[in-house]
Amino acid sequence: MKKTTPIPARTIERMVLYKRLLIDLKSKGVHTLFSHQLAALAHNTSTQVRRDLMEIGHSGSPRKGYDVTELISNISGILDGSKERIIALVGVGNLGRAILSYFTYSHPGLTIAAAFDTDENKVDRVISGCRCFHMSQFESKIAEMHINLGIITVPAAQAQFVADRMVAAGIKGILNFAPVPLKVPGGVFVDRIDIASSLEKLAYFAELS
Amino acid sequence: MKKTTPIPARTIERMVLYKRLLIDLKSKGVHTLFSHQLAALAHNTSTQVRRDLMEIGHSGSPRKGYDVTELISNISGILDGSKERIIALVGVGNLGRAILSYFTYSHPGLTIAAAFDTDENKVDRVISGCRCFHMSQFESKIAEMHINLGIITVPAAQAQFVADRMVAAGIKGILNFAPVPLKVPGGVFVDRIDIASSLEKLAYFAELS
DNA sequence: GATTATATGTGATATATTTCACAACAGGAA
DNA sequence: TTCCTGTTGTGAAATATATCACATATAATC
Repeated sequence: MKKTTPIPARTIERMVLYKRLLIDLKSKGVHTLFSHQLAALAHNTSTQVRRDLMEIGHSGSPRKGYDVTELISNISGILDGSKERIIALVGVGNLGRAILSYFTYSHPGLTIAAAFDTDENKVDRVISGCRCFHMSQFESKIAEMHINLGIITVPAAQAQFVADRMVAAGIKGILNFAPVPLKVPGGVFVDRIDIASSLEKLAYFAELS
Repeated sequence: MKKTTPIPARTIERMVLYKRLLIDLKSKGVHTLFSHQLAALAHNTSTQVRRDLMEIGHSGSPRKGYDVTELISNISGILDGSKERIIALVGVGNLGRAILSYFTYSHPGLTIAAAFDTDENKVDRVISGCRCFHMSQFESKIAEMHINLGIITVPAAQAQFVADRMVAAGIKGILNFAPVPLKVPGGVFVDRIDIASSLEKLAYFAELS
């Protein structure tokens, strides 16, 4: 029996957080916890937590709460799908390098397998722990390494071009740091992280006080 | 009298995007446009655009559409509040430096005035175009420079401590790159950018195909 | 074993956000 | 001027998301 309704994006985001918090708790020797405890850590309500767990069909015990190990395993079962997730990063500028070095030193399950750029000074070297190739090798490396996710850290003007090549190469998910919306065909999921935009939003809402 | 209901966060996010797109259009000599044209660029619907503009009380003409200059000015009036927005960044690691260099070369209205770290090798130098101070000078520099927004790019373990100091120093908005939810008193706005989390979400939704 | 106190799981409800559908309108054409 | 076309502005409906409220369950205690 599978899930009939797809799990909402908001729920998935919280699930990722729960998983991280739970792994941390487990490492501290916590074996069991209540919805209101997880809620306090995740900074939301116990009802929200229970609703979310209901979404993935996880059950706890009214008096003992939830088993941490079992819950981690259930959440992971949802988040870590069937396929291996192998990532390519395009654009080895400041931000690209920062992300590379963030992910090279241990990040279980998420591996940036290759980086790409057009700058000859960066190509064919190991930068921030990741092998960097020229864009001319993009398609062949994607296929060879079974890469299915992409990170775009190129300037805005080139982002769509890179996205198009990613899509053509069969990549199914793109994380876009360039401050432009990308046009992709259905079946490809795009998420955007826009630092300048976040700061503007911040400025707006901070203004209130 | 202006807005009775606060403008929703989602609308503000789109507004930031509209503004950027419009400024770009203006520089290309476009003087007027229809809601469906802006929608195409922003990757949403004409109704959504009109609703958003209604939110800020902007009016267009049924047959001529919206005046680009006037619209930019109206959106800016909403987004750029009354106070100057001056930003401090704490944590001059890879990500911190990437953000600093991203913002030093031209970003109108958003200035990172100072960076802070505890590493003696970074302190009292100009890094990626921004002056870096020791954390011991944090409170005095915040006051002196009238800083009201903060960016946290320290490891998770130190994020709450930094946030507490920011709040105590009077900062009203925090952009948090550390993968932990921050606890702050009401009146302080926090936004989180969690790259690992975004990748996990990406992996989940890309899995579908 | 019965009682009790405290959590869970969830239908119902409330709120937030988006989309629909269409009346009102403005400019160009005849 | 009057008609026609294509767009705006927005009430109403639909959808998505979060919260409430409570019946149900279970471990600990007596």
